[in-house]
Amino acid sequence: MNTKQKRKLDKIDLNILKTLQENGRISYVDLADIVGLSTTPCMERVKRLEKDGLIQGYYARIDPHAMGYGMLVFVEISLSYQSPDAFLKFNKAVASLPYVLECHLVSGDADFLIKARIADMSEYRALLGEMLLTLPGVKNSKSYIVMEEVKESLSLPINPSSPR
Amino acid sequence: MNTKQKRKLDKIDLNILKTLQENGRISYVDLADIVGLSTTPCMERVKRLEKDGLIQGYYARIDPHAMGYGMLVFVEISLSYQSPDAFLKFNKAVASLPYVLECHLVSGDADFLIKARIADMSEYRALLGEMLLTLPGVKNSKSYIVMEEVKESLSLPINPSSPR
DNA sequence: TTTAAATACAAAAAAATAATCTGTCAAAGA
DNA sequence: TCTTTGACAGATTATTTTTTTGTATTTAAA
Repeated sequence: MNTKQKRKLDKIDLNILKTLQENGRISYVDLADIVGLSTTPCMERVKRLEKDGLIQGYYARIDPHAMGYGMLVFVEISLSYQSPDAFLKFNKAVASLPYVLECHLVSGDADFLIKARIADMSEYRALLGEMLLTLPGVKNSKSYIVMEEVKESLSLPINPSSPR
Repeated sequence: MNTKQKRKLDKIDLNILKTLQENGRISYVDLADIVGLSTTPCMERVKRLEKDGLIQGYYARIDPHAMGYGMLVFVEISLSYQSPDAFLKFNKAVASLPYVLECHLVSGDADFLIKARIADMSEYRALLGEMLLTLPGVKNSKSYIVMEEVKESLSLPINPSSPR
């Protein structure tokens, strides 16, 4: 059981989260200014938010196209037999594929939804082939090839003035 | 036409991108140490990578569940008539919905794939209802409710020793 | 109620880092 | 060869981070 006493987040905490979510490299001085604290308590709050797992990390977003990943694709995978073992194996195998940015177990007839960035069609074929050949129990797959990325954000709506 | 001279990325640049992608708040001192430069040229490279758009921003990842977003859902939307106007309107409307983290125009019969984080079933119904009622030309939708997030990463595979 | 302990904060000081400046070296082109 | 350019390291200054100290407020115990 988790007996860790989790403090409730106040407006200042939410404001910190909201700000860092949109500018992960802001200085504590500026952050403190925004949330209306001096730097010391502001930094203490950030450290606590990190320790408590509310802040899970800081990341630079790199342009995928400039990195040679011109193709974004979502793949839906159905497993034919649904033993827990097959699921575990599938999970592990997928987690180790670097092209696979996301993998989710979704409702319905035990499907996975996968998001992958690859260079082009040939890499797409390799990815599909590898996965379909390597992973056991795959019944069929359906792909959604992205033609236009309308929106891609990581920012959750956080409203400091009305905590949920 | 874009006549901007884009320098080719060398191993050091790729190493910088790879490092910042995984630790967006690292200091220039430590970053310079990792990539084998002194701080000045290292910082100059980072600034250039930012200016050239290869680094698109820095973000803290906030725990969605702690923020009250316990539910992750993918929604597939089909538009019935495919006038450019309907597409534009749909794009704009979707982009302004804060719950919608991603929206992609995917191949097939002109579908959109949407990723949204919401609190619970009632918010899910509100989201679907709002979208289906508000947005014109929506034919039908299909939802994938995420039961388990196997993997969710933002990090592209970057290999400094073999540039693509 | 009073005291003690804990918490949150600000301000000051010390340590570390960011940003700027200067000069050197090497490569490319005239 | 000479000049220009670009990338770099080292030194310097400005700023930020981190630590320390002290105060006010709250909470719990005496």
